[in-house]
Amino acid sequence: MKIYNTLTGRKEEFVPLIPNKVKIYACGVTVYDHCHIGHARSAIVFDVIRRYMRYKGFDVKYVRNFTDIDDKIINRAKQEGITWDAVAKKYTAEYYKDMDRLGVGRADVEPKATEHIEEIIGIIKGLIEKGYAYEVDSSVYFSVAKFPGYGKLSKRDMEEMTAGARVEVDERKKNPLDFALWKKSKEGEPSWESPWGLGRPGWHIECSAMSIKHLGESFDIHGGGADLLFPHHENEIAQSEAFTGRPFARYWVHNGFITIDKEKMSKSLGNFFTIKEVLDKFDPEVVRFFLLSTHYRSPVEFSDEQLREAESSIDRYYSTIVRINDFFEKEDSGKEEFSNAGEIFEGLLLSFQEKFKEAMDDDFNTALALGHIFELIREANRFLDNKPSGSKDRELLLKTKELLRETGIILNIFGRTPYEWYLSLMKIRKIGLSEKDIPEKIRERQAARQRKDWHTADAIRKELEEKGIILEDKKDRTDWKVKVG
RNA sequence: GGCGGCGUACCCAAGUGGCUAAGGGAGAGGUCUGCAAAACCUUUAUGCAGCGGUUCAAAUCCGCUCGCCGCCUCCA
Repeated sequence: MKIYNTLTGRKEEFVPLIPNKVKIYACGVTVYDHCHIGHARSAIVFDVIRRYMRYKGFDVKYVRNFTDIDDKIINRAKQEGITWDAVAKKYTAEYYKDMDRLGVGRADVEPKATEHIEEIIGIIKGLIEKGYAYEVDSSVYFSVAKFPGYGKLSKRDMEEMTAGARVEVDERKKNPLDFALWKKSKEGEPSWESPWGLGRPGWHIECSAMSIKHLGESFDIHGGGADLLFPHHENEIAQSEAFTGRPFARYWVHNGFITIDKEKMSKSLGNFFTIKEVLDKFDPEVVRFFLLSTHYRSPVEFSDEQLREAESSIDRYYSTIVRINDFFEKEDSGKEEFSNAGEIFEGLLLSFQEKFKEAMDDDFNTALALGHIFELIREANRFLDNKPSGSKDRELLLKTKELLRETGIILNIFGRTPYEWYLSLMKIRKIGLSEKDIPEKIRERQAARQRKDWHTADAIRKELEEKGIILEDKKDRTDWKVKVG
């Protein structure tokens, strides 16, 4: 398995520190507001990485943190007129609501910064003792100049950074690039006791404390959005390696941004959509599929049009499942041998799983993996067109369904029945018909068709179509589905 | 200014040295159908921003040019 490592700038063969075990730390969110679709991307990417690692047989320990104390939370509390911890609690709950809907699983450990104050203080003390940090006026800073590898992740030269620094120069810092490990708290702000007086942790130190505590001093994969690369991850490396004297994370994995009109989606530009807004218009599976249909490191341009295309793709999957299910309703002809088409299809089926794994093994290429899935879907449809019948043919189609489900589980898509999919679409599309109205209309139309009253039959079809319901006439019955696209 | 990335059909998107450049969406034509829908078939890139170079061989490597974006400040 190959993973692109930001630290080395190339794809590398993945070798875990401990055979068969993978330890992953992904930077979570600061719980001060609703999550936008960019947060969803990061969460989904690492959810898939974790699922695939598990599928490969690794014993995975996945840690994803919550930053529950920070300036933004404090400001938000003032705005909303509630306490800072109430803000954290509220938006943690909202986060879970969003992630549950998107099919993002819980991490094995979900630590919070405020639950690791003791560990944080321990590391800061250690850094001061080792000469990597200094106290100024009850705050503690990390001395970047003392750490020789500073800049190795973001490929930055310290001198250049200092020269072009846009950072406000804090006179108390020895070097403008030094960053706060511990911040003295102002009157009325949340604070914790420390050897340097009342204060709270800086942003970067919590991730070092939590990852070291839950995964050890060295672990396999550390990830997050590409915007965390600098300074967050760079600082994490500096303080962690300075403290432990050992290499920190081995593989650094960063997901790309979501853009709108080619520009990065961000709070400050105001060009963002919250997960909730998007899920009002699209099924969660559509969002997930859409985000996985581009490689995780590439930017994704977000638009309703693209989501609609994703919806059509998923519908193609469910339509095929309906066809396969219809096939199983038919009687087994008892024929023992393959049909001609069966032999061809079997070959493709046998190679599918390998191709899927090959794609995922190559730096989690979900876009290519989805391509293989749709190739299988096309071949399955082609096979079905060739009127399969015998028990061997049945086995093939059963295997097809199994493989699609198995690969679907890894991406956490294609997990529902077609009926559930259509019901969900009905809700989202706000189609003003109940599941009972439709069969009623279908019965009416069937009666008309029987007396060859095509005019009435077509009128009913048209009436339903205008409401977004498509009727499909089959040999012995009429099925319905929701119009997509 | 420094560092990094991107530019593949009408749209989205894989592919980073070698079979006919995946897959999805959209359009056109066809098969099937009472009519449809779905599905399938055919079709839409002798070409991968442009120019030059390396090579038996390049979308893929190198150089230059053009265009777009990101990071360098909180940010997934």
